Amino acid sequence: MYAKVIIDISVESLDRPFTYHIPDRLATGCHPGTRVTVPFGKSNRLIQGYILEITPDTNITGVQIKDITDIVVEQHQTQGRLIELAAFIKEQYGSTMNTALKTVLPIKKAYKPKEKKTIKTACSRDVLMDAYSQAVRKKQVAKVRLLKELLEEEVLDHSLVTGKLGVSSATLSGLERSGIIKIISENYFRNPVVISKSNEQDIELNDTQLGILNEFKEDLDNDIHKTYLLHGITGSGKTVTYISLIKEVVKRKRQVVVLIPEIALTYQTLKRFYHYFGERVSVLNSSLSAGEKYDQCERAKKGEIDVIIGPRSALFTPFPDIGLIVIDEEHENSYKSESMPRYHAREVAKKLAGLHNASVVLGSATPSIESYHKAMQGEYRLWTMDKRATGAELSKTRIVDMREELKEGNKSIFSNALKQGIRDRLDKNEQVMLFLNRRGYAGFVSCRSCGVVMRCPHCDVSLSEHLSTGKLVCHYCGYEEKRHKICPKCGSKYLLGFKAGTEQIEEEVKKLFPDANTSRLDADTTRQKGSLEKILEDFSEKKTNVLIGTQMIVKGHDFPDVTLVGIVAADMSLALNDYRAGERTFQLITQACGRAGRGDKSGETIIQTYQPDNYAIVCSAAQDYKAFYEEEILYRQLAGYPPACDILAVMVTSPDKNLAGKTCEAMADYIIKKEPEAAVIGPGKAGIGKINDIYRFVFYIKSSDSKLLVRCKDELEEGINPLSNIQVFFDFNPMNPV
DNA sequence: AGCACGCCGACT
DNA sequence: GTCGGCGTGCTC
Repeated sequence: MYAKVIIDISVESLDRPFTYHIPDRLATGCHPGTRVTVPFGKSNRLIQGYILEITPDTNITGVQIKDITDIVVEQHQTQGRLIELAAFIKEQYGSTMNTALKTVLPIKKAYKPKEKKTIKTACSRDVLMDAYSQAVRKKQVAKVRLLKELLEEEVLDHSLVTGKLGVSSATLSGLERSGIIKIISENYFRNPVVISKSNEQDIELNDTQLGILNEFKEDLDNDIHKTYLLHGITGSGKTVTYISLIKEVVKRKRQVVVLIPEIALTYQTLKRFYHYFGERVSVLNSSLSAGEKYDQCERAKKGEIDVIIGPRSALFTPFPDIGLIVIDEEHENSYKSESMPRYHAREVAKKLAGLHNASVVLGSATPSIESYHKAMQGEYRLWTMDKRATGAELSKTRIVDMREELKEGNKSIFSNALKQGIRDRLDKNEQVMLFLNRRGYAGFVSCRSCGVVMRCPHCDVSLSEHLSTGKLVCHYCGYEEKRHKICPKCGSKYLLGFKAGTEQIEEEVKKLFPDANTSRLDADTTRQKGSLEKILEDFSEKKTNVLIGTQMIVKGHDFPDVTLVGIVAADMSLALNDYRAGERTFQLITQACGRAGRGDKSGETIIQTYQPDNYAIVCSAAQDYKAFYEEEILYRQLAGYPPACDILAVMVTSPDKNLAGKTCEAMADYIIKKEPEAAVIGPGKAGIGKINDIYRFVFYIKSSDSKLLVRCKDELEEGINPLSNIQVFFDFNPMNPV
């Protein structure tokens, strides 16, 4: 028997399996996922690796196949579970085991940066000069490079020396032996922010919340673990409920993973968790260095942490015994990975919970149609919280038909009602939020005279204007060019940057209300670190009174003095060519409504739209999720979209346009022949037909049986071995149309 | 990453 | 010639 062993996932060139022979004495202990020691390289140095796969024979020729030396006994099974999870991701979402392992396992590389190595001069300047001139004379180029650098700077970074200067470790140790330099490795400690736990105090729960807690406790006592969907309107106290559930699990000596969308991972949110769990809670976010992340994993393994909070990757915290996984704002798009493997945290969480025999709690004010559907089918237990915890009233909502406004001669982007509303709030010293539900990209540039749009020469997208640098930038490949003075096509001087929508709104507000203090929150104004916090702080301290923004302003933060929320163009997100357009619109409007009147003053929301009859708008204005769901699920069933059907997107990319197209076609045909049950759509050019000079073609397979789609994926992986300059990607239930 | 191998200039 | 250092390439 032979085993395919993955050696080390930290180095690109070793990122492939190596085949080893399994000696008889180890035959019973070797399984996929088992950690083993193997001899590696010419010197047969012993290193550790994971078994990916066991095969009865091997087609490796020309090289000697070595024996596995030994099996490494795991201190816990945690690693084994994570490897099983990686196998699930590989199978479900289509990736190599290597990439799946990379996403799942804590980065081994982080062992190194824990010891920060530096190179230091260990002799007098004269000796150093001598050594330098000697090296020059002897033409020892590597030494010269290093010593020259050391003459200027006494201490150098180890990674700089080995990386940029290209000095080998042999040279370094030679110099150390002769006493010229010293290699210092010092441990530096990494402390993530820890807020001390304040005095234990009981959470006060209302009746609904208590009911939920009691049911959960009963299930725990009976060792019943299921998936619960907590549908709670904004302000109904979802976080307190989570905390009470988490406490129960922690009491039973099991660990909890709390997933939160990255943008909602604010100090405010964390403080509430620290408050109850003190230093037994830890955070994982993108601002943490690889080393810090690694430290968190070590702490988790050792049992020093009960609760981890983080984005979707927090799922892979190596806890010994997970009892509960909470996914807050479960409808959020950010739970779907946008890079390979394109897994969905919700699905992976359910799998992980299964491996640990743990419960899952999904929470949202606007659950995803998929989850709510499962709840309706009885697959999830549905919990509903439809009252605000403070007893505050929901804000009043009002739909304004912009077509009527236009008929009455109002060409402004604001309806009369919204104008009056803003005037009124400014007079009362209250605050206003204006919301534009459009992705916050900076505007493109086009020629007024001939209409040509500045496009990226390498990608199938238009270039964005960066206000700070005055350059045109491609968001996909990073291509940059100077802003043109004249149109490259017709020579006209009238090149116009289309302003990001929020900018336009701000100008309009300033024009109409010179006394307003506005601030803008979008991708453009928050590019600098800390500027987001500053803008929010100014607003919260009432230094500004009109906040204009995109998605970003509808999440989190409570501003008690905001009594008016204006949704400037509610149907903007409906125009998207995507079956989720309605769902997204509903979610955004509902969340925006939730921002108004969170204090003791009552709030109002004005929804401006050209489609006042659209059910996504009507239902969100009425704050009626159930009605929206009923309507939306009918549409999904009729049109065959998730959750009624599952969709597998197969993308074929190649620098050779023709080849990519042909291969894509061939693959689609292959499926049509092999799986007549599956519905194939396409193939055709992808939504963005070219990125970085690589052409993209796509086709979709639709089926109500998700297993069939996995089978299609397997068949494509096996049946077609693409040429070297072709790559094939799979995306299961894509979130953004590809 | 780490290690061996082969090449090349310097020195006895 | 041989010694020591440097760059390259491979690892089942």
